[in-house]
Amino acid sequence: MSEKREILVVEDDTALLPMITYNLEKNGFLVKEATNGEEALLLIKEEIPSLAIIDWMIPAPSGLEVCRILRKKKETSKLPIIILSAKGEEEDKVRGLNTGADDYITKPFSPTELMARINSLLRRSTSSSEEIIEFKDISINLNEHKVYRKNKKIHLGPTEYKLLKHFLENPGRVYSREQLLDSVWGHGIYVESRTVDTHIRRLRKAMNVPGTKNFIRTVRAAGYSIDID
Amino acid sequence: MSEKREILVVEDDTALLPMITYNLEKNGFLVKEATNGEEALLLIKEEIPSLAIIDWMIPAPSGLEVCRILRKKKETSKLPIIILSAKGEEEDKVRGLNTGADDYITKPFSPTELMARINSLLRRSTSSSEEIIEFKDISINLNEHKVYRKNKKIHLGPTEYKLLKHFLENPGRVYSREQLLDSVWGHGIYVESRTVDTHIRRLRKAMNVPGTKNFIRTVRAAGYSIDID
DNA sequence: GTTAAATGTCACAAATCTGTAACAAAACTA
DNA sequence: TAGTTTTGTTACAGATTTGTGACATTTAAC
Repeated sequence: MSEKREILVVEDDTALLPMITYNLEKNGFLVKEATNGEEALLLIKEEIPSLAIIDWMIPAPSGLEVCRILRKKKETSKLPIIILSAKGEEEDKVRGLNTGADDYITKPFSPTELMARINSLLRRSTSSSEEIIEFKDISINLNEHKVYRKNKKIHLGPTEYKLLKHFLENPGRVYSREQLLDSVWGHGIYVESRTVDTHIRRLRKAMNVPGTKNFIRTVRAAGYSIDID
Repeated sequence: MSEKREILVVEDDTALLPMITYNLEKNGFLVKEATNGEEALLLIKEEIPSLAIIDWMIPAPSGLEVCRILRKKKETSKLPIIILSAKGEEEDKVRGLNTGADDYITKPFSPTELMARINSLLRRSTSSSEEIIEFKDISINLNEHKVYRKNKKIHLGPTEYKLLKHFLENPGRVYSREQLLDSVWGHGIYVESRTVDTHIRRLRKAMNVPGTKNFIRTVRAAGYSIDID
């Protein structure tokens, strides 16, 4: 599949963590690791993953607390979470308490089981009208507002994001600055047409991953377009 | 575009090919089959399909090479292409998309998945209305502001572009320098009428692809026109 | 309230285009 | 053919358009 899937694993057991990571990466996931709750929250603030696997017993804010915090924030309120717990620990409590976790797994568990749970959750969370635009080595996940080039994540400001999206909806088509102002900035909003240049510049810069070349063509006296050659 | 839904399948696996064909036909497509790259190119030259499904590992020119060749030709530069690959490595995928493939499917795949990808691509490719002016070996894509002669891309400055476009809108018609100044440069803009000569010269030069001859006729004491003979 | 991120403008540099003039070549005229 | 007119060709300086980095202001995040 062409879909970008990123998973955060929060686990303080230094023997278990690499194992989980290994299995996830083998299955094509991009993995971020944290060993305590604080670290986890930082990473999530930075970038919201597609799914989080959190151990119940971690230092600092516990898995449960992390869970609660995540649920409170709008951005992460729907983030699929899997809680890991040791057998005999407070299994029922985890399940019974309404922590907001979407699933929980009892240690020890098999890689197969883990993958099954993950896939199940992801299917559920992304099945609702997943929209991805791809063009050459660029891809945009419209649901998550994430942009990738050559499988590397790109951070774009809102305007650059809209610009790129607009270009990709008609690859190759040339848009004048006025047209772009109209469709990206919005009808009736007046800004200098040269502002477009600056944002084009920013978009180019942001998308400039090593090993790629400028993908926006400028058509003198006409405007800009995606380079489709 | 018409509702002619024709798909070319290039696959050397004699077990897989009939399966794909069967599924496509069941969905109302007209299927053409090829088992190697050469055959595929011949079929495409004969008749450009609405979409091509090409296996990565085929004899003669590989899937990617075929892809590249198709992208270079103007007639097929926008033909939607799906690459099939047995290796599921990320690297291959990137390479596939870089080469110009529009989508990429890893074997094994389900008929459902295949159909989903096909429909998605067809929807995309038929939605953008193309404005193209063609005359002999010259063609202008108005949306993309691109000019070709003998399938070679030509770079023109703004004035030359407008000049050419103006000529092609009435092939054969003779325009005086004054008329050209009026319609290409614009009403009320005063420049020496001999400026037209210079731009005609530049246009001729730019369009002078090897194996072609001067396509602008000068009509002494009257003006210029496209040569329609 | 402090920090950070995003936005719109501007000024200057770099790239490209344009109009002209001057001369060469070709076409026409007598 | 010589002379005249028209067009081809080239070079170049000035004009336009675009690239780029910096800055102040606004907006959002925490």
